[in-house]
Amino acid sequence: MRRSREEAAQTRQRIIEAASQRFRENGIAETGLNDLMKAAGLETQGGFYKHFESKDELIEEAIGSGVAEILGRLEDSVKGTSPEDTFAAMVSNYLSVKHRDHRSHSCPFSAMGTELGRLEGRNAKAAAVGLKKLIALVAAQIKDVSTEQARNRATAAVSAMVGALLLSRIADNTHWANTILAETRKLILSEERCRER
Amino acid sequence: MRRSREEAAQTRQRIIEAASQRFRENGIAETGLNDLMKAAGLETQGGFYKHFESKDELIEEAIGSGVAEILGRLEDSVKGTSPEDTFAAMVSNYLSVKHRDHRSHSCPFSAMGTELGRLEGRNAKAAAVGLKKLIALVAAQIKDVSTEQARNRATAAVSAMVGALLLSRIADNTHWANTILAETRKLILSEERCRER
DNA sequence: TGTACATCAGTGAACGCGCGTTCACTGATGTAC
DNA sequence: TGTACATCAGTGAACGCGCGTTCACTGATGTAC
Repeated sequence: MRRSREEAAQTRQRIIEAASQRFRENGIAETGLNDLMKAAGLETQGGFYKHFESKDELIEEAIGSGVAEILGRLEDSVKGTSPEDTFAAMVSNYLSVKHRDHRSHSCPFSAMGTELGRLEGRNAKAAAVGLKKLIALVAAQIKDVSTEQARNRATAAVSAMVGALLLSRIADNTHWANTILAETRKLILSEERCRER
Repeated sequence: MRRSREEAAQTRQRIIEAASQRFRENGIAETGLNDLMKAAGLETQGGFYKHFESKDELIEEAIGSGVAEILGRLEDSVKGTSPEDTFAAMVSNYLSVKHRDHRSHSCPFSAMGTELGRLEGRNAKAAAVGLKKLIALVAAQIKDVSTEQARNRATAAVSAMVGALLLSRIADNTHWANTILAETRKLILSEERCRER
């Protein structure tokens, strides 16, 4: 039963979104295509190859989708914030309990970063491009310094943010997990304040 | 052909070390028991269950082994350093190109942290206990502040260190990858200097 | 606008493969006397 | 110290299972006239 072009495009998008979420929730290697197709509303996994050449190609799309999602959320988080506060607002939004606890919609680097570091070819490229975009977005919030300085500080800030979210998910009690977020937030923001003097 | 108690204990240790390295290199899910047994010098995988109840039990041991390895290396890195410089020495050692490029012997949180955050039961506990030890070791290098302050600053420092190593492995050119390490080092160390004032 | 045919999204079953796990067996090690 | 027997580390083959991938088929959609 052939579907319309529009329906087919929607199916493809549903598969990518299901993959993007489940890869972050359970890991790339641990997520099977059968599960994904069911999550996308299809009966069987046979149709997968009408949309993608291989699981590898899906990984590329899923990384792009996950990065776009977190970039969009971070951009939204600073809307209505006065220009001098957007950096702090973005860092705080990233290092929030809500972000940590919703892994399937969280920053792909925090949710599957160690897997991303092992990818090769086009998938490695997709991860690197995504990381560049995340750093650029954070850099854009750092005012009154050169573009290069902003990029360098954003690089360190993103490292700390990704690490904190990752470790906060390993900590085995809520208080400790929240302390990791709070202390990393302090490190990033107090350093900015310090440099301002 | 039964082996002596001593030989059996050595075999068990070889399996743990092989697992500890390969889990960090290729991921836990991607590493098969057959590969591990071959790496430990055994012909077939059948003997595995003479040493471990399941792969799950091996994971617990491998985490402990990997954490012990990085703790030992970090301790060594500050030997012969004057007390006021051990924190900077330890951070610099962690954020080195050598550490990043030797994934199979690197900090388990940087090499398989996103998988560790998904573990349950005793394995989740092992990861959390390991993280606590790493933070405590770094905290011990921060002088002239209260124990609690040292722990809090070490918490943020370790977040940044783990995140930087992880992202440095995703960056797709050497210069950028090295910048991630250098800028994160700056963030951690300049903040300490800033607070000292 | 209507008809005839080609296309192809999704179904359902099957493929080979490697996974974690089990088990009968071997023969050197460990134990009891 | 020497002998008889129990133990068990490692072998090798097999188990069921789910993986990614393939393929013949169906029938609505898209295209050509």
